Amino acid sequence: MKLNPAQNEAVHYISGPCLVLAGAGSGKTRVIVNKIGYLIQTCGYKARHIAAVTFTNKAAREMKERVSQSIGRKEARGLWISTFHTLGLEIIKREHKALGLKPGFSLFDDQDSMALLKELTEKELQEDKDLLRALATAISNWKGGLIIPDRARKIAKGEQEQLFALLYQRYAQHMKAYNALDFDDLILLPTLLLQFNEEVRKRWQKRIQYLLVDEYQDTNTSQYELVKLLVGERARFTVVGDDDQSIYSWRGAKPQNLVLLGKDFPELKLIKLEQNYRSSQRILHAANILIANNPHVYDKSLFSELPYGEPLRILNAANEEQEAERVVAEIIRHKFMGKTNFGDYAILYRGNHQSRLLERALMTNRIPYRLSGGTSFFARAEIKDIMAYLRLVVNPDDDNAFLRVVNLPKRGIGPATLEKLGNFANSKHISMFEAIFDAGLQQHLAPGAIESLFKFGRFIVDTGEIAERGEGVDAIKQLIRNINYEDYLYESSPSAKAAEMRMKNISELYRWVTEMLAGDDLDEPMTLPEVVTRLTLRDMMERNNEDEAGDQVQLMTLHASKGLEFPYVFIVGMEEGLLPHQSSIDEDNIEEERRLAYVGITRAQQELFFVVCRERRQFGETIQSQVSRFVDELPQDDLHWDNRKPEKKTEQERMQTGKANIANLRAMFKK
DNA sequence: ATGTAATCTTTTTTT
DNA sequence: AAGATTACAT
Repeated sequence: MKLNPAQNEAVHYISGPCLVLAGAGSGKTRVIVNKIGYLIQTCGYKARHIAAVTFTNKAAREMKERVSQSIGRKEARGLWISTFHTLGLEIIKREHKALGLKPGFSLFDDQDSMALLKELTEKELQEDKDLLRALATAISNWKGGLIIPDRARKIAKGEQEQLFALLYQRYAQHMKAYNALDFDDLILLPTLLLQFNEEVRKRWQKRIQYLLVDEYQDTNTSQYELVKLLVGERARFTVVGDDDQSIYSWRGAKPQNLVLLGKDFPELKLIKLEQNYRSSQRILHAANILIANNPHVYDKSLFSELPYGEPLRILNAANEEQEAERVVAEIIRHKFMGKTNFGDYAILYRGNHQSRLLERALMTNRIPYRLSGGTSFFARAEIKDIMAYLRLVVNPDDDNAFLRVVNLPKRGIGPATLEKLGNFANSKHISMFEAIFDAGLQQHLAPGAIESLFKFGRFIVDTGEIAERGEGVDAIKQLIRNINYEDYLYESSPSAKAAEMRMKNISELYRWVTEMLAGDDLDEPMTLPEVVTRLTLRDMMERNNEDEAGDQVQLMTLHASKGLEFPYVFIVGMEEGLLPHQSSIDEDNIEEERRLAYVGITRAQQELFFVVCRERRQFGETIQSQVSRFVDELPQDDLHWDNRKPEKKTEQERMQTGKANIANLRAMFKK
């Protein structure tokens, strides 16, 4: 397929900063992929001087793959195609000295950070989970806004904010002591470093000569700052974005960055991609009408040359159980009529909890499905255990990892010992691991306890030495064997079957680590510390999910659906309070909810279904629900309502699905 | 240690 | 209301 004029222009404009406003389905990835090829093959850029940044590992992976296919593996070698966070990690790794970090620092995931915060705030916040969450968000916002603790303390208003700023400062100090970073640090640290260290900045500007940014509307303040610092005065970059698909402002994304870009770079070239190659005209028309209710800085009008297509259908259901059954029945019917595959269908929803009933209905009807999101592989206890061991081996100062594994399996190191060890470490301002080898510890602990700790410490050091010799595979193999993890699993699991499952997960993890240590034709070999941080970024997990995608109905949140497309799409729970979510209604922020609906609608290629419930249970109470205002905003001529009268058809439908017949009969007899 | 009973929490989106 | 977590009795 040839590029259209706008795409063509976007690919070939390289003499200055370039903003590509890419509507949904307008082929933006194609543009980026082609542009990278053009830069290398025609303009003489070296692959290693080009960086392309995305927001998800999946997108990065896909882009890497497509570039490789387009220009060949060899030519693509050395390209920097990664997420913002991975790029940040790369910079930190190479500049860790300038940042005052020891090599082998740990990467804390959300749970680790929360655990630390909880510990730090026992006095101030006690056990208030909401407050803790609020604190974590506040810290994340500060970091995303490039505000360091000192500054946060100066600008904090009100009692609570002042307290949060103080805790932010304390948190940062502890992270430093642990030699640990959190997700936000991966952006914040490189940005600060490049800001204040001219030499480092120059070096990176030389290294990255052309920068491409995907989903630019999702950048937050520090990410945009990082972009500016990387491109420097020469401003050779292309950013691709769509303000109508900005759905992450709640985590600090600033779609206004699209506007700021024009102010910061007056010579900015603006190119709009307005032809949609994905959806039927009817679907696109509906999406356009809906999103026209939002204010716009840049006007764009998407059009499609595909057929007009089927009407958008609205399915009614009495409650959420029927909603799920209705969707499943429709998929079965539709698949039978159209000879389609299960993989052609996607069911999208606002909140993760909505997946439960859908899953149940799919399962009872033997329909294969795949759920993206949900409980991650890395949330499993056994994976967290081994990961904690690896983190500790790589960075013994990581107290979180230490506490998780020090007595797992049981080594006779109980809570009392650990408390004393912790107090001692605190008083000397050293990590717990370091404290084990401190001579002063003898005054505080019994010889037996010290002996156990010492043995554990030696073991971690020894394993670390094996890894450092470059025998990472041996290190992990011996680790799992030496701690008798398999035995531990069989002892601690509720059944042998569960233990078997867990051990299989461990094997899976082992396989990934080994693969990453060895490298493949797309990725360089890594060292063990690199592997550990990468796995914490969930790189591997998403890669794995891709491989498994068979002929399955896709279930995911609207947020997770961004960037994907499906022939047939169901959006369930099209109700006030759910699709414009109640909290967004309360906060008067329905524009973002409208964009979310817009994202969902524009995922559909051929047919689109909405499902509406008349009532829904919430905290055990049944509440009446109303049709989402977004349905009212759609072009009514393009809608087709099924079951105009829900009550009457509802019983008929129950009969049809063969469910609840007995319940109905019983109800009749009672009357 | 293991299974059952009592109690608690949950429903916004995630790199 | 249901699922998850904790407590308690065995």
